[in-house]
Amino acid sequence: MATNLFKQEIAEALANTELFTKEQVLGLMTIPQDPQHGNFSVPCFSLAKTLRKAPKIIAEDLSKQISLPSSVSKCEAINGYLNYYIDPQILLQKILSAVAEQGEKFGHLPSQNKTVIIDYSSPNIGKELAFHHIRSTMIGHALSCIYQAAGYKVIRINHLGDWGTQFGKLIVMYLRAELPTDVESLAKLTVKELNLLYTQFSKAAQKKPEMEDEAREVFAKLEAGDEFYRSLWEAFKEATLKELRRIYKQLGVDFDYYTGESFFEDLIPPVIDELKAKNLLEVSQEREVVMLEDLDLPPCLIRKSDGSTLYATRDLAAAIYRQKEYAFDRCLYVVDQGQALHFKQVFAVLNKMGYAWSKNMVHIPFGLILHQNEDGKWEKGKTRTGSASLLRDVIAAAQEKILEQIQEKNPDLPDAEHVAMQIGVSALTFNDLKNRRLMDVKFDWDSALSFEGATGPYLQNAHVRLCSIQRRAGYQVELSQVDWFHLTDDYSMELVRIIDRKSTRISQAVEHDEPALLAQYALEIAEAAHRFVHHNRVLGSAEEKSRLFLVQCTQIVLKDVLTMLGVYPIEAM
RNA sequence: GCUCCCAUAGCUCAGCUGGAUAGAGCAAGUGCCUUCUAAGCACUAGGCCACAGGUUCGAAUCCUGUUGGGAGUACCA
Repeated sequence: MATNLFKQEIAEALANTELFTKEQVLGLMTIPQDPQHGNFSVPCFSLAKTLRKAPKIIAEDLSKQISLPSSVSKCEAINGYLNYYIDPQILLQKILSAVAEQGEKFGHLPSQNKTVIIDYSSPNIGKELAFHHIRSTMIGHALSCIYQAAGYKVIRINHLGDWGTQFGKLIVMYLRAELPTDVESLAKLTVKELNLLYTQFSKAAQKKPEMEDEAREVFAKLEAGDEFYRSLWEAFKEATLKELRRIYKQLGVDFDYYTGESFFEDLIPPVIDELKAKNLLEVSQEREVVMLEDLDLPPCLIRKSDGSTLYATRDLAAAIYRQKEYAFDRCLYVVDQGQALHFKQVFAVLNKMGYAWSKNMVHIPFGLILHQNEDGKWEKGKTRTGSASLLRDVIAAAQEKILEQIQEKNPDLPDAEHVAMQIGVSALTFNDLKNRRLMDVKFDWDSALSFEGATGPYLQNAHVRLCSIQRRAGYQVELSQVDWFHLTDDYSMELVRIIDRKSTRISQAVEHDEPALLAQYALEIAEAAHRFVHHNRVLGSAEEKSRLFLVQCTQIVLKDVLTMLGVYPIEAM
């Protein structure tokens, strides 16, 4: 980050006045939002009291006294601020030569020697991915890329919901429907059919509540090792994974491990023993629980009255396993905010067990996907009642709509279907990431499939235009061929100022575990790039080489940022 | 009841660790394609930053309270 060098120089020069220490200046210094106010700015208000003078006067006096580092072309006092203007050519040279040297790694942070586990997506086996699953999946994916760029070792885990009472329900309904249970039929199962069984179960259980008990019994047997139930469970799992892998491939998402809840089955008894040994386990209302009254939390349920385990039990086992296996420095759970209490309880139990590392476990909550009902009110969609849209349907619809637009705008585009998928998926992904994750996402088909303005396609189009210019140029510009003076116009300078913020934005995104900060940054780059390309003719101009160089640099930066966000950096559309 | 989240233009949202005239997109109105992708650019219009206090030289931003909306709250995940 070139910015730091300039900051240091300015701070040192200001510290010579002995009114500030270098550290104070660095703390006060900001980057003005309006370029008119220079590259760096030091507010002098804090000196008003000690010097008993108006900030405006102080700034004016200072601007006359101080010596300027060679990189600063001028320093002006305006409204109590000391505004520093960096020599444009030095600024350009420092920033763009760094991009040219470091390529896509420009703005990445040095290795932190830390391991972070990110647990995301984590859908339930036997159910289709609903549209809302895109949230955990893409927020988690973006975070894992961002952490990587910030110098962390990242372990991506898909903690599949492949265990629990739900399988009791599925099996009960499967057998009630008298579906075939031979090996070949089981191998042909699809998620679609399984999903249907869920819906049927919910409906049937409303009339016959005893089915719920039946499901619990079946799961208890499955957990106890019943072979027949086990074979059904395995078939259900395989059928679901097949479809999951297909969708993850479209989304461009990958995991290091698919360790579902069932993986921890054998690790649960030792955890329960450990809880007993540490005198944390109590029996209350026939259930085994860990009381958390001292923390003003409801008890954490460890084992149901029929002896089977719960979500929390498996999360405890998983956490302990992960710490042992990966010695993580941080473990993120990208799960909707509705489960905040659950994670508070799990982390609290781990803490009571004496695991100091429980403080490194973080729940990364996010808002819901809301659907509009007939009265125009936004409410939570439910897979069970079928009011939620399926992710694959939304992707397909987006792809289809984009394909229409391609046929209209660029009928000769090769591989149009694939590109349409990449644009459609990116549009959905970006729509999900562009706002702060805790905000609820109001989903309706019209706005989800509208691709104007601040959308995925807008970003991709900026990248495409930068690629197109390079393609037509047919050559690469080297650093030595650039005349910095040719890039001192407002559009170029604005673009470079934005490029320089990459590392700051990455660290901010990590600090807040907030992909939206990077998403907004992507918009800033794309906006400035569109403006630059529109106003500054590259090929055939007197400034061709220098401008082409800026195009190259911008494209590299934009590509990396888009990739981190899960937006496909396509080269033609 | 208790806990957490949200409140900024007609709609959907940005606004970094407090700083200079509060910004986008959509919707409305108007220009710009014989020149690198118009999925774009330029412009007009649109605001009591929910309300009330407090901290501060300075608050959309921090603190407290109020109101409105959402989520969660022991044998689902």
